[in-house]
Amino acid sequence: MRVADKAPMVERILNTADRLFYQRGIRAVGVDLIAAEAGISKRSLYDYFPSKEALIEAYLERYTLPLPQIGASPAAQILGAFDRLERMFRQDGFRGCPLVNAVAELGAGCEPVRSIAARFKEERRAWFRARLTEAGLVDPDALALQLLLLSEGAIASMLVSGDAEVARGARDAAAVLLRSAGLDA
Amino acid sequence: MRVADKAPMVERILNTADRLFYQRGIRAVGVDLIAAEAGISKRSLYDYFPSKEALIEAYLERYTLPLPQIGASPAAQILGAFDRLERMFRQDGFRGCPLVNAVAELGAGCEPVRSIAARFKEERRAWFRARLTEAGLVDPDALALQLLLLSEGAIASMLVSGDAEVARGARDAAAVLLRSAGLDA
DNA sequence: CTGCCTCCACACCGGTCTGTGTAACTTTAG
DNA sequence: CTAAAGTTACACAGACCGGTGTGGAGGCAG
Repeated sequence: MRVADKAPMVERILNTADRLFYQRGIRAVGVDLIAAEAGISKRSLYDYFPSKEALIEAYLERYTLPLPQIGASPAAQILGAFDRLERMFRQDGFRGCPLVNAVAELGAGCEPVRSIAARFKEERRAWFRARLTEAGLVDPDALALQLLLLSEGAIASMLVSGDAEVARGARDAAAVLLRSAGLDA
Repeated sequence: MRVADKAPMVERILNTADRLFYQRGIRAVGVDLIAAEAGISKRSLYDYFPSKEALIEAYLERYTLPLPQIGASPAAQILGAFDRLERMFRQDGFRGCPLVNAVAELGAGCEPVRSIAARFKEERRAWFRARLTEAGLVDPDALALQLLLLSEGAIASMLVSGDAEVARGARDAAAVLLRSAGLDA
């Protein structure tokens, strides 16, 4: 197999790992199972990833992709992000944020994972900040953090309670904070 | 050993399990290690807890204790809860909420754990609601949820970023929401 | 001292884990 | 066709898992 053919196989392995890791937890899923579900032998899987840890990190890295941009007012984009959250909540198999879950599960002593998750959350916060700057806010830092806290809180609450309505609560709170900062949707 | 002497030993086991489970993750800690660190044999540990799962549930159950009441205005009590959060964040070894972490780690198919965590969060939300009712709010439900989301978000963000300042951000957001509902500290 | 009861150290069970070694099979290239 | 390369199934190593069984050490009552 040529190198050019490796990428799709890597993708297939990562799709399988994603599904299993996210649904059952990272430590609960063995390499044998991932290989079997991906339709390759364990021996071949270790040709693509040198260790389970490398596979875990690749699985988490995939989530650090930028959010889509919708052509609307900044405040509407922000509230739209909470609507998107609610749609995610209502999808079957939602089980919280994979990155937060990984940090929670792997615990102390797994610094690479924490670092990937921190980078991801910083990106999300920067997205809020960029929207607020677009809207003309001169000091968007504090508000961007607060919006991030609302979405993180909604994700954690949804994971525990299973009630997708929490997204609506987060959206309403975000609207109050935005209005209090002088922004209207 | 008489039955009356059992309680302290159970407490010691739970203290040990708490430290290890919370710091390293539940699946990462074996029963052997808990017994050794608690200073008893594994055989004796199984006299106090019939299985590891029972130990896990007892470990989580301990967190469902009521919050302390401080004699201050309701709004001040609520903001004080966020100050308390910040003090928790600054303690060594803070690793997020044990109940959320357990749900994140054990994943689907571990309903008892999810149920304990949901009960805990509902208690927290009820605490906020009670303070808001004290303050004269006629419909405290939505705001109580939003305050809970802020604290949950702060906990998750602290776990990932390690920056205790997020508690301040949550507190500030809570103050804005309270003021917007007509309450002042 | 004797009998009893509790607890411990230790070994063990079957199972699972990550990771590797190997030999047979299939595919591809020349 | 032949040779090389890639992939497979399979077994294995070494470690750990949850849980149990056992023999013996220690305290205590009579």
